[in-house]
Amino acid sequence: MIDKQSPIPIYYQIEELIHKQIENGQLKPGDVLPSEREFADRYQISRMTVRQGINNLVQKKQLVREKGRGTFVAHQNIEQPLTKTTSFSEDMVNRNMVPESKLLSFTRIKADSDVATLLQIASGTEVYSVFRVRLANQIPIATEQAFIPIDIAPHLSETILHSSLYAYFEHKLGYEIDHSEQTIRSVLANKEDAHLLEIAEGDPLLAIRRQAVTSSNRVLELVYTRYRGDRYYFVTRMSR
Amino acid sequence: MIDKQSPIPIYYQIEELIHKQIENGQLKPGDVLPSEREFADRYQISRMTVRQGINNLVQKKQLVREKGRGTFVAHQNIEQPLTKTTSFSEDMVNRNMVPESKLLSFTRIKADSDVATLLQIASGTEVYSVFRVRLANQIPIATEQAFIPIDIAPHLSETILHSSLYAYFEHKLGYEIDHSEQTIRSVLANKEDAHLLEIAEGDPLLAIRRQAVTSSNRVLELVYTRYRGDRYYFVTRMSR
DNA sequence: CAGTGGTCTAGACCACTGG
DNA sequence: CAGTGGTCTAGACCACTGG
Repeated sequence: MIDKQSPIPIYYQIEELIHKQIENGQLKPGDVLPSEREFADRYQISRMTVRQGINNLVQKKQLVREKGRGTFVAHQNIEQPLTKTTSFSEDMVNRNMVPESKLLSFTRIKADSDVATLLQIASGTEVYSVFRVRLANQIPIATEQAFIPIDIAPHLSETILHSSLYAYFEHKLGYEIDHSEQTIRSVLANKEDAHLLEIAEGDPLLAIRRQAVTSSNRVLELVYTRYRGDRYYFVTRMSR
Repeated sequence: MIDKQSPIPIYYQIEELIHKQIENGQLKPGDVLPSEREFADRYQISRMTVRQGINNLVQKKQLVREKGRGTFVAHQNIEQPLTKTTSFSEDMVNRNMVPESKLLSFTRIKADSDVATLLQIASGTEVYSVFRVRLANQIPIATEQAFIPIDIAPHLSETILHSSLYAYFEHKLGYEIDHSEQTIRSVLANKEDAHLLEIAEGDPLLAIRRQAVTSSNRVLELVYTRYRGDRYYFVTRMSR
């Protein structure tokens, strides 16, 4: 169960061991874990090593410590979805607009170091590159540059891109999108933006970088979207 | 500097010590920290104790470890996604920056219809109007126009504005901020923006409108913030 | 009271970075 | 090579919880 000779750190083995027991239901929310001393005893390792593994799970809010009582499996975070991750199409439909999409290029390229870092893959790995103009009510509203690791979706095609990519990820490939992280900036339209979005150079754009992340922490896609400042705004709700 | 007799844990004292040096600029982003062994030596404590303090700061993304090289002060841009409503000050502290504020005007005005609608009060009702420039590490980063209904905070003063308004709402007045709603746009700097933020007219700004809402659905304040596009971006995480 | 997590020590060996 | 963080040990004393 615990392999002291393994190059995998012992604290990490402990972490995985507990994590798996939570995942498969052997440990349920509210259950007490064996004490740190018992872990140490059972696996013949130091208590500090046990603590290191447990600490990481506490950090991830999977476990909760209670002084003098013990360590417990955390109850599910009832953090209600305040804002949800939506695809461009879903977003536009929400706004009562008709979404459309013009595919400008669909190729395979080697990820540069920025893209690789954000996709959490090795630099130089091949990825799909998808470049589109997005329209709402027939007006160009955004340019969109997406990068998708090839091993995520080996059979990605133009046909699939014309329907919903998120639906394809979720229903055909069985990925569970857990959340997305987005960085939102204000930038000025360059010549290409101006041309594609039918605006003037120097007009304001909302530049959003988004990573879609699965529950197992894989990044499914990285998308850079540049929205016309006069046609799009981003709305979000955050808890206190 | 480190008091071993104190009931405050030593690791926490180390944590605070480093944190303060980052805050007051003795340690700048990119700087190397003394090695763990040197900390241990200097304060006559165990290296594991030093590590515990440093670990916490790494967790908070204030420090970055590099194997074989050392421990460094994190660069400002390694900020964490905002899933929670934070004040400007809280936000800047999260980004390892020192927040400041310059009050430009503090008056009572009659709410126009836009402001009244967003504050959910009758048009013409008196509200506080607070206009400030917000700075981070002494660089102007945003202008902020806030409106607060007078009956929400009848005794609002300049003194209160200099400390945390959210803390005042929550701890002195007993309001419970439940969430905030924000609209994020991209706009161009006008003459006033350019002057106050020390940038050029036509530079990109991130314009954020925020309403802070209590659990009983009252709007505590309405804030329009215009952030320099080159100095600020908004990070958020959304569930699927 | 026995048991728990919280803190702390004084070592050790490892892989890694840089000169 | 000397120096760094990463991992690990085998103890110790503390305050706290519950019976």
